[in-house]
Amino acid sequence: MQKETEPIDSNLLKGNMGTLVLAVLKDGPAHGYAIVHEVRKRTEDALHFRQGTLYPMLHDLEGKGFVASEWEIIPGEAGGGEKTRRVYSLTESGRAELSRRLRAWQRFAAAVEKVTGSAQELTFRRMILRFF
Amino acid sequence: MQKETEPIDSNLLKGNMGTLVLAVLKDGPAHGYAIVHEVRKRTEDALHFRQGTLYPMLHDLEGKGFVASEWEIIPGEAGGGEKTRRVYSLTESGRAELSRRLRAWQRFAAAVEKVTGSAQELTFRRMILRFF
DNA sequence: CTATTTACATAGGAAACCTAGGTGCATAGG
DNA sequence: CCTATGCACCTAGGTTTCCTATGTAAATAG
Repeated sequence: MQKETEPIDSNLLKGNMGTLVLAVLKDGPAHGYAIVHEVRKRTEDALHFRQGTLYPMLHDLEGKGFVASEWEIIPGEAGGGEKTRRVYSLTESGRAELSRRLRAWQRFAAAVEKVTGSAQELTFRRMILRFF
Repeated sequence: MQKETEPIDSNLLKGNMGTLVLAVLKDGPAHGYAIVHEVRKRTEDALHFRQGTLYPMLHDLEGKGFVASEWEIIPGEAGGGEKTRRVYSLTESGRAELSRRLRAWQRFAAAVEKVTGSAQELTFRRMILRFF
């Protein structure tokens, strides 16, 4: 019940949400609701997408050809009503777009580090410690 | 005359511009025009602020008490007209705000790495190579 | 003497998020 | 039984934060 970390200011997310969606889909198809939970899980609740933002974003990514969707039919109990959900998967074009965006993110993060300077070394050290 | 690296998509900057301004001022007072050039210099032209964004941003940071400004008078040649420019410096409150924002940035960057996953290892390796 | 650079500023627009609301079915708890 | 919560989709309207375009004015370069 305790929230160890307060949620991250959503302004920082601007411009990156689509990239994160593509990154999640890189590891396999998923429907919108599942993407929301996957991001929360991967970031231990630090980041979470709003449905009101995510669904239009998915439609947009599909419009640009970066993802493709299919309606999956989930059969109800014997004879019962079925439910549907929309499953998205990364296209070839989306895969290329993801690479581009990851490179752009890396360049941007590096630029921030350069400007913020000495405070940055701490970040690097922290990352290295997490990896080795 | 050659541009080695194309400029970074300004959408990625969203939410971070104020932080970068505070970071530059941490290293000493500066006027608006100089801040623009300092950021371009530190990032080797990858990032640059637009004047139409920077000046309102500085006014905003001053309104919030994170920076303070003084009009500096630059004397013209003997007997000539003087010019003025507005020099900003970081306040105590601004220093604290900068720490908060740098921590927020680190948390956000870490969250992005977690979501983008394996592609991230490349990033780390690249950063490490740059440092050692 | 004209163009560029330095240095400040405002106004209006676009992009990308947010909140608030709505639909419908399934399942759990009282 | 029936109400609340969770799953799963969606739209509309608002806010933040950047952008472009434009303007002023003095100094310097060509």
